[in-house]
Amino acid sequence: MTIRQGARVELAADGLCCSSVLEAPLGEAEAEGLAQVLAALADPVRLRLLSLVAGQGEVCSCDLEAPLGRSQPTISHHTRILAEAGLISGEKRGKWTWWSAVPGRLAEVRRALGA
Amino acid sequence: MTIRQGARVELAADGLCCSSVLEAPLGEAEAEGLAQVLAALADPVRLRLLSLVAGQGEVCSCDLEAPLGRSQPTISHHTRILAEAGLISGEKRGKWTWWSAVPGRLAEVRRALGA
DNA sequence: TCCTCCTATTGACAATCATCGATGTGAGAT
DNA sequence: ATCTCACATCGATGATTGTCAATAGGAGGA
Repeated sequence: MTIRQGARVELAADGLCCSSVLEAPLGEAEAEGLAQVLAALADPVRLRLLSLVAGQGEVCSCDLEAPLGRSQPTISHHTRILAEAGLISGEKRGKWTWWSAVPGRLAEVRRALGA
Repeated sequence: MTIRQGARVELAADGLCCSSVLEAPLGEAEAEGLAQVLAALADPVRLRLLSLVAGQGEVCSCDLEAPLGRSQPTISHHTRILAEAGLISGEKRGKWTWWSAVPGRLAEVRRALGA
């Protein structure tokens, strides 16, 4: 994940487009895509990370180590996974990478989870 | 998971009660609980299993092997995980175990995932 | 230029997980 | 009692995952 200066990190986040879990039966491909996003959410550290980012608008990675109690490589690992799931996106400005929640992505997940 | 005859299988499903991911910051305990339920959902086979159960009202385990393309022990493994997450519940009648979606549980997850 | 700071990547390790074959269990049927 | 069927459990295995120390990359400042 090489981030150029000023470039938004918007990593391949598949649509989660049409059907939901309650519109049975869920297809294999749709299940695969939804499972991937849910796997990104299925970690307590990433849930709290997303919560922090969503609550503060913009957060740099260095401000996440202390509240989450994890090392810098681990934080980088988790931001990467959340970004790949389309849940957050990062912008590199100067030495810092600023992370923010992708608007509507969580709503997309909720919608895929049912009516 | 020993299921007695006629007894509903309702395995310890914590409340997911109050706060949501968007009400930052999410506490450690709440993140842990939510992550556990999301982990149960973060598998394509389990998503399709839940979809089948929700769509048909009541399904016995034997009717899941073919559409999901997994062995009987694997199906049993997945039903157990979904039941422990409070997403489905099983009732043993005769030789069969009938699974059905727990009403409102998925809505609880959606609510915990944001407004 | 060199130095410092922030972040991404690599490599390794322990833990967890999805899967299946083999076996155990318990209920109905003969 | 014995047989059969549906399901749970056990044991093993290959794959994935969360974590951190060490290292690399890249930007700003002196």
